[in-house]
Amino acid sequence: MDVKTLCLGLLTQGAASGYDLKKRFETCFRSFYSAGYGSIYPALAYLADTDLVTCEEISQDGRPDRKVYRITDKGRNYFTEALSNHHPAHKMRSEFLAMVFFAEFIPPDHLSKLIDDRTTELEQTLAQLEEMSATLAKHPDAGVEFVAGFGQTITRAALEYMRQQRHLLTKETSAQRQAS
Amino acid sequence: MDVKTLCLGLLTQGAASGYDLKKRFETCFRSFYSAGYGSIYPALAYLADTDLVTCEEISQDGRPDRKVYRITDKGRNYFTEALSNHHPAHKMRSEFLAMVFFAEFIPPDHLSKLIDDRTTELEQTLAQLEEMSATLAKHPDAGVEFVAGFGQTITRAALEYMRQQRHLLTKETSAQRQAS
DNA sequence: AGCGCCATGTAAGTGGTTACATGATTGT
DNA sequence: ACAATCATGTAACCACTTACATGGCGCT
Repeated sequence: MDVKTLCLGLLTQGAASGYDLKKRFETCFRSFYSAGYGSIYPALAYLADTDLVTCEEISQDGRPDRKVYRITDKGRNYFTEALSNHHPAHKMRSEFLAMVFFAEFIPPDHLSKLIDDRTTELEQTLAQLEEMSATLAKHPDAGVEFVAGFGQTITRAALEYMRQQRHLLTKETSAQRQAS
Repeated sequence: MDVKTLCLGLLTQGAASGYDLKKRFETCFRSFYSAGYGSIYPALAYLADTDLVTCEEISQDGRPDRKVYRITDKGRNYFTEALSNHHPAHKMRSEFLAMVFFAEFIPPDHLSKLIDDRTTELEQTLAQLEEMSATLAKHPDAGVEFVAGFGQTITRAALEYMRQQRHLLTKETSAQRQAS
């Protein structure tokens, strides 16, 4: 499941520009997939080339032209076909966990910062997922609901674990505890 | 944090061959990182070239030669340096969640299979993590313990959510419920 | 004055996957 | 007999990332 296919999928939920799609990736897929412009724009160009989407150029005053992409019937068929045959992989590379695995090689203050930063990221992800769940009341969709709920469950579990178990990594001396 | 650096890190825990390292990846890193021979062997060749590891060839009867790699002082320094400066990224691409997001486009029986397969994978991961925690009693290490615990927490949360919320996706008819 | 948002793209580079190539040993 | 395990590697390919290129608008 490459960015091409996912763009096609997102376009089943309504027409969008490359810029819009990036935002949809960031909101809808934030907890499990990411894509940059460098993969989205070429993907859209390819999809338009193969008639899976159409492209409408809209000139705006004072802004660059907007290219709005719409999925075609061919595209919708292709997407359904792709989903029906594909066997998903779960590829994850958490450099955060990889580093923590080797915690004894990391200076304590740097390690603390890593944990704080990751915690903040998780909090932001959670906030975004909750927002997504809130808007679901208007546009109910079982798949989206499942995924949003899944993200929230996992993210909450991760946050709770980090808060409760961080002491395993940052064994403060009593002097440090008094200073803080 | 590429495979090169992670190989170097694993070698801080003891000498190993490429084959051994793959196994360590599969056990220690299973829940958050993966690497195949196609990246491990070239990584080791590079590390040996740059004197971050040494390589000892051991001929065995009836088996291919074994190449045992050991980290050097230079390697250890390099690794510590790398960890101290690196800011980790959390890159995850779950094709499973991406597909489920578009559940309405997937035939019900295929969808059920996806969920079952993912559940099995999670169960296997959990079993492996519990095994890892068990062996930790002998070789205590704060980082490893934190990561193993983290994996278990997340994996359990994921399994529980999948069991409780799968009905959102597979709305069985009463006929299907009676048949099963 | 400067930052962030809107908006699109390309080119070079990176890093990892997949398929191929080889082959004995051990267990079922 | 057949599968799994042990054991190493290469070459072609692929998908994505990063850096670059451009530029006006609106807010503070």
